[in-house]
Amino acid sequence: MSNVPNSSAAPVVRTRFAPSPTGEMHIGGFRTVFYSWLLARKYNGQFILRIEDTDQVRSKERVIDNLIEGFNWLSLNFDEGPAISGQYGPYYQSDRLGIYAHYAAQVLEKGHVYPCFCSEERLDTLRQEQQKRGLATTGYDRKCRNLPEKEAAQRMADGEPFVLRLKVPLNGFTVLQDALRGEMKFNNALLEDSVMIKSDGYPTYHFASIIDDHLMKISHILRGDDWLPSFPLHGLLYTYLGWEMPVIAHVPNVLGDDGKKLSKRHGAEPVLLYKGRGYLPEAILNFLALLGWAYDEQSEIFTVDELIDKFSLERVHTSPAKFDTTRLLWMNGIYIRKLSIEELVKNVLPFLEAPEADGGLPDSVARPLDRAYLRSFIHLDQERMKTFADAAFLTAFFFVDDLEYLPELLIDKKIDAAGALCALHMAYNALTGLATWDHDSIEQALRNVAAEMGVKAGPVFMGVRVAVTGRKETPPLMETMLVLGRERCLRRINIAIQRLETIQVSAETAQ
RNA sequence: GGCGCAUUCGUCUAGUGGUUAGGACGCUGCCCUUUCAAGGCAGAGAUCACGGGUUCGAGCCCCGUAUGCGCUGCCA
Repeated sequence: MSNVPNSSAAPVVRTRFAPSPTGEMHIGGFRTVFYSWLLARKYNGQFILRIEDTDQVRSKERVIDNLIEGFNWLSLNFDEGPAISGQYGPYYQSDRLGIYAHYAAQVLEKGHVYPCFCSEERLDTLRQEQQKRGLATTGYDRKCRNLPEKEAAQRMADGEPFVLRLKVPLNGFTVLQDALRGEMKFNNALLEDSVMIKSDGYPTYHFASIIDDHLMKISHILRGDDWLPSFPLHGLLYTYLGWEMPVIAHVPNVLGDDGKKLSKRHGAEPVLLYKGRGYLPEAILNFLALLGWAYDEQSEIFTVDELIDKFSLERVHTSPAKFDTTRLLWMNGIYIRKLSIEELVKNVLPFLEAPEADGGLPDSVARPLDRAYLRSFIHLDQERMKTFADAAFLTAFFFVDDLEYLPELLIDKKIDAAGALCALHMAYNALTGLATWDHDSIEQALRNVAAEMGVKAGPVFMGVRVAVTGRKETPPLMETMLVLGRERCLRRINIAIQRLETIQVSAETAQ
């Protein structure tokens, strides 16, 4: 970086998402990432993807496809990262080993870090003993901290395995700024000589992330507040390296229903799972944004652009929030209702065409579906859907040939079996004789039936509704019948009449 | 055990020393209405975790306590 003329201008905002490839990205951690993205976009900065694959044992293959797919679904883009390139790469930490080695040598020379030759077995038994004795302070006993320089150098040269530990101050305080909480004071006496470089030569998170954040010119770091305990370690590292610390905000974790941190092990679900469940990305984002952040007293529905405009770190909470699925459902419904018919059809189609076992329409319905037909009625279900996964159940009777339902449903509470049967008969005749099959004609015909029978229209409507759809809850009757067409309606009413008759017969014989 | 963070209706939250503690989800009732939704209206629901201070006055400031969560690895 050369001396740019506008060096006095506000520094570029660069934020990052730095996952370890040990599993899928889940919804809990994602909220924090979203805030990072918002920040970068708000200030026209950059959002960087960096893969922290420094755990050779646990890191899976270099699969970031799934991760990228999740971000794509939500329309969140990276400016730099693996497979995207960028001038601050490489973006896999395992490709940056040389860089870490360089800085490790530097801090080793300065004496901020020391080699430790203790075996994992020794550390294990040490920990066990400390626990057994109920010691106030646990952790590494600093056995190797004061090894004579010569001896340490000799053992390293001899090829004895070692790790590099941070030589933390034994007293005093480390004072740091958290963007959300302000000044934080940590007692150095309580700190540990944490491992910076493992015996396999790989850095730990503490070491690698700080070097990369600096080299990649990250300006704001947002991370879970489970990192708070190691915050002083990082502060120390920055001073040892002689670097300025970026703005760091420890954002509270998202909690599950039980109040425990959402994690891979604990109820956290991959973001993409919500796609499969029929949620809209806009709804997820809007909902997540409000989990730990609020703009004002009453605003709740924000487009992504509005969030970019209005988001600010100052209004991010320090207290954790529970992930309330019910509220998400409500918000998803709001976004579904905003969709155009074309968008609705597009979204709903894959859910309807899915196999029955996966929640799609009955397998008896031929695929692919008739798009034009779907388009003709899907608006009737738009305000009844909380997720697209509801569509199959809601629309089944528009597609299926044979309705399955309990004949008892045909008898409304406000009418008896005989009345219900009579109404269906009369409705059948009236509808057959209709000059035109339109909304008002159908309604008038059915109202006439009720009038002739001397009953209210409700029970008549309900009988026809069940006959024609097999359900008691449906979109408005006339609109539904219009979609189904006269022929199908009459056939279904006819079948309903037969079913009612068999009930009556069996009821009579039972007497 | 040690250390840290947090604490306003069941849930998400507004609130930055003086408010009848506001909104939303959910819940209940009513309206609309051919059912269900959606929408509208109304209601129940918070002694602001508890106890001390500071102050004329505290949800807001300070100190304790309790509870919850997190960290306490050659994982991140």
